[in-house]
Amino acid sequence: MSWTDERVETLKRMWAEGQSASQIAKELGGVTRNAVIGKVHRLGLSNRAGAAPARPAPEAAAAPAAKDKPAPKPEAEQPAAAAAPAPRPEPAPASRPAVASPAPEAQSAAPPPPPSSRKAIVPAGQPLPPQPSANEISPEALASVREVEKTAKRLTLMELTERTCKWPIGDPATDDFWFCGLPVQQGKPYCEAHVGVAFQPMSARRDRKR
DNA sequence: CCCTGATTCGC
DNA sequence: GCGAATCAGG
Repeated sequence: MSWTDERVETLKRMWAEGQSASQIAKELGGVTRNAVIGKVHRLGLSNRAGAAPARPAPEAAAAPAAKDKPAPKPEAEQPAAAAAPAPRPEPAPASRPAVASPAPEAQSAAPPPPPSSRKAIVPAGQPLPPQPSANEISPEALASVREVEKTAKRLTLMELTERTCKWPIGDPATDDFWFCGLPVQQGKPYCEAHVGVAFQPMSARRDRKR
């Protein structure tokens, strides 16, 4: 693959949108994120609006001496090149709506735990957080969940990725709270065990309908 | 471990 | 110019 005008254009657009190099590479296809990053640099459009963690010092490692002396730090692109609106809102790592697990199949997702239960104002006491009522979960699934939760990765909200189980465990109102973190099942937000309790066949949960 | 971008350097 | 390898960091 080569950098055709069109591909470069896509690259520029996505980079400007705050997409990560890997996402751009995936979109373009035929290139790795390294290729994308390399191109980004060659195009001179590196730092995306002062959000860059700012590289302290690209080192210097004893100036190779001799050769020539390029301007130390010609960082004069701020004024004019400030095309993008200064007050960068929020690049947001992944602009994905988060979960959104399709599963239009004959199963009903039981969103027992609100993964984004930010304001979980739980009156400390008898928490009784997420965990769906055990009485409507298959014994096997329940058992494996208990088992899995013993070996959970115990990730924090910030540590979650597209491939870590986002099942919350514990009481959000206390420090005794974390996310499963085990490898998710393809296309699902949870690991195998938690998918088992989160997604139930309609028939399974219909039998106890009032 | 997963991921990010940055840099280097042979091609 | 290109991008794999590598680095540095989260």
